[in-house]
Amino acid sequence: MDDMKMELRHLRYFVAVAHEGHITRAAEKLRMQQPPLSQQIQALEREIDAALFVRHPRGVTLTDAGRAFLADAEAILGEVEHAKLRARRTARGEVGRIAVGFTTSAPFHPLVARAMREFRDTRPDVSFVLEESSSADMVSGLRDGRLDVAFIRSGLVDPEGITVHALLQEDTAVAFPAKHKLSKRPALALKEFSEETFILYRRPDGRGLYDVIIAACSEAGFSPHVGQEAPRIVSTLNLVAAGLGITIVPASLSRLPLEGVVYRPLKGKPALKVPLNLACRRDERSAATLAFIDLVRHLR
Amino acid sequence: MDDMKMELRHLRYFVAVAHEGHITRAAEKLRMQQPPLSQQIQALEREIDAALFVRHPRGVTLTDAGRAFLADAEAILGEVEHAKLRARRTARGEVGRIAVGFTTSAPFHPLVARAMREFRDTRPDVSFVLEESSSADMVSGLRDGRLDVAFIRSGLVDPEGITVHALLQEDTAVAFPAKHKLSKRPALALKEFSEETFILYRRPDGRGLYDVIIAACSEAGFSPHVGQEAPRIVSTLNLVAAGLGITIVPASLSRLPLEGVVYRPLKGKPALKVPLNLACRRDERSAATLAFIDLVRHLR
DNA sequence: CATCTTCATATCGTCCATATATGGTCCGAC
DNA sequence: GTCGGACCATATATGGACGATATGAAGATG
Repeated sequence: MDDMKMELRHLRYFVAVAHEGHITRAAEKLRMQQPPLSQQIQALEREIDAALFVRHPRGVTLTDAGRAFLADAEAILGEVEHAKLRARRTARGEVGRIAVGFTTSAPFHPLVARAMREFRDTRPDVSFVLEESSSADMVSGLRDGRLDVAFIRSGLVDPEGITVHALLQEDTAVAFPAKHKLSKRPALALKEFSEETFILYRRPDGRGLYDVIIAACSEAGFSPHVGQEAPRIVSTLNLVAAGLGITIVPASLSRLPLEGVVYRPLKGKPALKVPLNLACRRDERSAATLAFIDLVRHLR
Repeated sequence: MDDMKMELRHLRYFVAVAHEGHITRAAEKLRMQQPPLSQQIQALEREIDAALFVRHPRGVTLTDAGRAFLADAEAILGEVEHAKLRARRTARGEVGRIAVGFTTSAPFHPLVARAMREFRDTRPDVSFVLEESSSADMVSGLRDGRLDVAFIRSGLVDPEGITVHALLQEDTAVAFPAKHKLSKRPALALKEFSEETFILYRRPDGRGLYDVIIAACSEAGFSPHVGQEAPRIVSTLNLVAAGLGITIVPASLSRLPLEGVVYRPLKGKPALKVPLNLACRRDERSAATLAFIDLVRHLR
């Protein structure tokens, strides 16, 4: 096996001598004496097993091997500095990647877009990896490292090792077919829909808006007539567009224009609001991720 | 300015610890004790000014910065080995480049082509740089390093610092217009051309075949009638094709088919031969170049 | 030929990496 | 809870290597 005695010191010395063409002068620049420099160069040549310099009575010149090695040595020294800087910047959270998970409706909220935009502005070398999936999926994603943070709609019951930061309670809107009789009204209260058919969004894992809506309706004094359930929020809206019923979505989803669907703010009592939360690992270490979490919470 | 205390040792230690996930176990693999390894890792972290590992009660894991640095560190260690090997191979003449100069007529001689082919076969990583110019140009090219070796036709008077190796004396051929009255004869003697007009090749620097031909003619008992001089051998042949006279060229140039030109061997006394020589630096150091010179001389 | 320049060799000192010994902390077992 | 084991950090000692000083050798310069 190779002894691996070579050190960066040898490369630095070699480069200095190669540039000066003089061992003595290079020694001055290196703030050392000439004999040890000679010795280190010799040691390097022994390790490489090739002469790097031709010794002249006036200075030294590179051999072919020396010229080849000089190019490599300078590149290596540059890479070392580069690596040092990159590691430092990574530690400071200036470079890296953050894997962000979303529930379907999260990306439409301005807070989310604004957070990502502002973060990218201040730390352009941090890249985002985006993923959309269910809340349960995202929790396991956080645990096994597939995700670093996740925007979720479900409650604050912190799963083991996960912290859920409450960001805000968002107003909701009613989505109903454009030709619906109530479509002229600027805002509506929940109880006005006691006779309507509800299209509800329900994830396979059962979390999401479902429970919140049912609870609010019962508080409003009626039990909603559920016509259909769909596993994706966009599916529910398509069903609404088809005239099969109405649904309730986070207000920010009003920004999603859909042919034949009209959104109207939901007002009055009981207030039906849905949370937007940010989930992350309790023991998060990544400076970039921590900075992102911090930004989102302060933007709230 | 940076203190530059980092050494390859730190990188090797770091990589070992990163792979093992244990300082103690890595120390075993490195055939050293655990405390010094801990210290060196700490020193590295101080220099980078970032934590590379998270210390757990059971081993250590990489931080983001550590992961980034690991990739770089491994690349750097690889490059170091690569540089070492490349320098060594360059010293052995297995890689590199040789700048070869030619007089116009040299590339046509089989020795030249054969030498380059055989050399490339045994040392495929040595590349050739080719250049055609005058003898004087090539001598200066050798001196200032633009060329490493040169195939020349001129004599053996070694210019200062240059060694000229005699390779061979090549037979000559007469080139004359196809419709010339002597074109049916298989071989010809010099004295048969005493009444002909000679097109002679003369370089600006005055070297080349010129003197050799004049001398041979005078030995054959006549003074040639020189109709025209041209600076390039191909020009003389074009003038021959145009019927302006005859010329004498190295026999290997017979391989250069030219419309309207017929080559015939020049035989009899006085024997008119032209040399093919190889010029190189007397103090040549490059292993690749020395090997090429050696090959050419032994191929002779 | 004397001198200067420059690189190589010799010898010595000193600092730093390593070894040994010990302490601290976390975890799991009982 | 307490104990013991595993692992990393700290403290101190030591040895070897890097570097400094002194000298030698070889070629250039005048």
